[in-house]
Amino acid sequence: MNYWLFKSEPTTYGIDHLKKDGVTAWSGVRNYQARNFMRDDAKIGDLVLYYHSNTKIPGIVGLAKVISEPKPDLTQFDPTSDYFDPMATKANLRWQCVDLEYVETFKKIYSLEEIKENNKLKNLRILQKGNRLSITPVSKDEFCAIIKASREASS
DNA sequence: GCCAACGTTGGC
DNA sequence: GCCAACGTTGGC
Repeated sequence: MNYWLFKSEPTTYGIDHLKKDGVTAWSGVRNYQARNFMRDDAKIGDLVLYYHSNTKIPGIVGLAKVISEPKPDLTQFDPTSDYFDPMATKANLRWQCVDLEYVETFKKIYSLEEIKENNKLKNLRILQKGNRLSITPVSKDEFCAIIKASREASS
């Protein structure tokens, strides 16, 4: 079982959107490294920390779960989509994604500021210089530390 | 809105 | 295959 951190902009598709939809295909990723994590490493049942970026208080706002095998990201074939990729064909896929299911919203955001202050999280990928990947693996220890800290913060 | 860091593109 | 130019990300 693996643990992940998925970034999303709350104005584009925040955790409230996921809560409302229940399940969503994590389409629109157009970075090969991030895609490879979904295509090659994500497994059904993996837990996902849901991170809001590009917002007033960036941080982890909740939890989601991987509930599908990798599958074609359909937006690559849709000429009306922002994520349309003219180079992609059904026979020669460029982009794959997985389905995410909503699990929970934290009572209180676990902010980037707090993440930085947590000594157990100093190796977290998103804290490393210049890391802009929208999907990054998280170790079990880091995952547990974040869950624990977010529980304490909200009690 | 600024800007550092990174990824991608395309000419050569 | 190099690398300059450009676009994007995302914290501040």
